[in-house]
Amino acid sequence: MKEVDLTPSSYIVLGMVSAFGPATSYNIHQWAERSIGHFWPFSRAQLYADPRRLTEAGLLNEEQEQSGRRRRSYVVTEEGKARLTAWLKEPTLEPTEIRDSGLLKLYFSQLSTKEGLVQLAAQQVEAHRQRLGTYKQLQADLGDEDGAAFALVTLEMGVRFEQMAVDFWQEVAQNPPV
Amino acid sequence: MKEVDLTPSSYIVLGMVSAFGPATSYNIHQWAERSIGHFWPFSRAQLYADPRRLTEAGLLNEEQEQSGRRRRSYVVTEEGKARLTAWLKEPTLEPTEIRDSGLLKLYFSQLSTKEGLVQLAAQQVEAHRQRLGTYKQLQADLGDEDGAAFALVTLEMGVRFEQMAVDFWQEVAQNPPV
DNA sequence: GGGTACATGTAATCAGTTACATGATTTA
DNA sequence: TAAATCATGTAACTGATTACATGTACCC
Repeated sequence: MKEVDLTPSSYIVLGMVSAFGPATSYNIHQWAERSIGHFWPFSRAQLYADPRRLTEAGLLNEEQEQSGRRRRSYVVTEEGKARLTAWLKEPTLEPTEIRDSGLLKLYFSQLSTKEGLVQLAAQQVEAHRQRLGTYKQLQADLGDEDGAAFALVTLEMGVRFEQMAVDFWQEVAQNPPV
Repeated sequence: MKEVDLTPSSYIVLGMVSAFGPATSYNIHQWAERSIGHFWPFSRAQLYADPRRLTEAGLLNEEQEQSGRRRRSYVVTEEGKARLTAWLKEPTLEPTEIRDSGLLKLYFSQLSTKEGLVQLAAQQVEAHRQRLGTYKQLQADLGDEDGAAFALVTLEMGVRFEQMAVDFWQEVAQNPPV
């Protein structure tokens, strides 16, 4: 069995199945959407391709219903679990990416007008505020549940980021460069 | 001339050429690498594909040297400039993406050990600290140059993010969940 | 029993990366 | 003048998205 390279989405699939038990692609999609998908979204179709690849690589086992919807359910194999924990242990080399169209626009705002920039900043304030609200709601919802500790810390990073972004854009709006 | 959809990297190309004048793909790559590429990296090869597409769409004009390296240089057309300023003005709908393998690992750390998590957090502190240093150096370097105002604000966001990340991971290391 | 939302999957396409290949310039 | 580095480009691959297609369950 040769070691295939795993992409981030592969690890998400592997992780979700390992953490929450047997799952269909649809399940994984729903779980991801309400958690790390807020930071790192990817399409549902990807969650059909990845499990297939992982199954071929021997990291998941697939089981298809014989009747009804004939849906495919995945469970992690020993090797899959080993691969996942190895990843968790190994140092994280890839730097964080912050993909933000607003920031791109800010960088190129020398080609815009002062009013345009102020408007951009105001919109960004609003957008990040809204996101902050969503996250705080999520925090409140998760607070009840058992075993949500890790989801909550992860979410905390999101809250801090959004708070920082709100402050940042507010300052840009109030004090646009040049 | 039909309106092609533009990807973020297209706007970067369009923006760089508009802001800094005629450029080869290589030029664009270098500029991008030292600025927004810190947040949103993409491969050099992409910067060969994009200008070609933009040229076909009438947003750039290409000019190839007749001797020596026969390199292709691009300038923005009126239509390209119009397209760019339209983008700068329109509201930014896409939410910010924070792609961070460390965060993924944090989320799945229930599958790891407490020691593993503390180690992860410590490594992340170190990585973000280093990045923070890089950004501060860049700030100092840019401080001298004229017309760096917009690059500086953009960078400021990076500084704040890294500072936030350092604090966050430090707290995780000191007080890991469960 | 007809509509609406939920659930499941595939095919076609395209963006984006890696790897390869090579020419030009500088420097030891 | 050989080595190293800078510069330029393309081809092949694959990751990832959009669009399509359809089935099942619920609810009015």
